[in-house]
Amino acid sequence: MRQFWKRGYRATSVDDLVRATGVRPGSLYSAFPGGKHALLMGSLQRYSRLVVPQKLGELEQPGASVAQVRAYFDGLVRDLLSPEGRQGCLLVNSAIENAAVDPEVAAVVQGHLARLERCFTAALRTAIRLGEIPASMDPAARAKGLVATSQGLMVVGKANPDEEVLRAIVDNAFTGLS
Amino acid sequence: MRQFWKRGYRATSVDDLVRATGVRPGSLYSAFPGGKHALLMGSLQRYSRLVVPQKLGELEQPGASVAQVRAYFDGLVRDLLSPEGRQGCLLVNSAIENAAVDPEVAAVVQGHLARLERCFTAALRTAIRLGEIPASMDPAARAKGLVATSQGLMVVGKANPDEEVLRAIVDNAFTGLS
DNA sequence: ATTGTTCTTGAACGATCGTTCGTGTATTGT
DNA sequence: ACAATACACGAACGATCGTTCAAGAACAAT
Repeated sequence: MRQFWKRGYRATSVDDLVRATGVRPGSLYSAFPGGKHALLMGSLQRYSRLVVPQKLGELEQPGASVAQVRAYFDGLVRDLLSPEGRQGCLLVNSAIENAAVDPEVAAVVQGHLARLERCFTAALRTAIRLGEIPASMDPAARAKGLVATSQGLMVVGKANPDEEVLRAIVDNAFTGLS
Repeated sequence: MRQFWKRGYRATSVDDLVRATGVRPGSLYSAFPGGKHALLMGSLQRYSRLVVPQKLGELEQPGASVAQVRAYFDGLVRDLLSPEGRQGCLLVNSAIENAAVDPEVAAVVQGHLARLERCFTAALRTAIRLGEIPASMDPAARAKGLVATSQGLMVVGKANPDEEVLRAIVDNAFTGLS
């Protein structure tokens, strides 16, 4: 997973995976009958179940509101600014590299985006219920916008990991939510 | 350029380029002394000078205002929904695939994002001057947000080219700019 | 027409790609 | 202790990777 995350699918060779895991080719192929592609799918699954929940944090819990959304975005920026942060998000990377030519990957990525949108929508709804933001706001629409912004943040961060720029993007995304 | 655009850098072999251009390996390498990598850089340059201006359209002209920004985003959505649109934007694809490990690519992508931001900022400024939007808005900040949204749109479009979703993202990005 | 120059060609290189499989080594059950 | 089973190993496969280069064709100038 870490290899695919860092280098991408085509750029990581099976030999890289052997070196990273310490598992020899024969064993790798008996454990993942689909070969390299199956290893990618397994990595995406593992990423979704281990890394994503950690990044989402409290945002995925029932009581989450605007503060938790903000915390998620702040974490995103912090990650992108760290040295190893340039690897970005495995799911976003896979979306760009493979989704257009690999329906299996596209499905997983779609699921991830849907999960993000659900979190945002729920948080905005409770924010309205708590009176933190005006009830005139459309949570579903705004959530889609936040999803796009989070993905865009990743692209911008890859090419230009500048704190000021990333913070400005996040701040802008939160205008009207306070 | 079209090959790199459609398949990405690592996924296109030199043989693919030979087949696509009709130019034999020997001639390719004498025309591009840097080999495959030089061909990518040349493609990025060609993309910036030919494809990008066409996509930006009137947005890059002096008098551009909110309407031209909107037209750009609408064009983006239209492209993403077309069958060949799933290839997305060569510069975004390269940002995700190569920018983190290839400084030359990162520089070109950075230049592109800066160009986008400049267009948006200028358009928002003239919109304020024309009274189309309130003078209280910060054009620079909002422009950065629009850049992120445009990049995010590309990622979402790759995995889930759904018209309703994409339109919602654009509409959301334009709240407050009428 | 002939020479000198430029450009094109396609075969071939070593390296690495993803994958397989026969062999050897633990592990398990009795 | 021994047989049966499952697992791990790494050498090796054909294919393809990016790249080079000697040889030939096309062109230009005299």
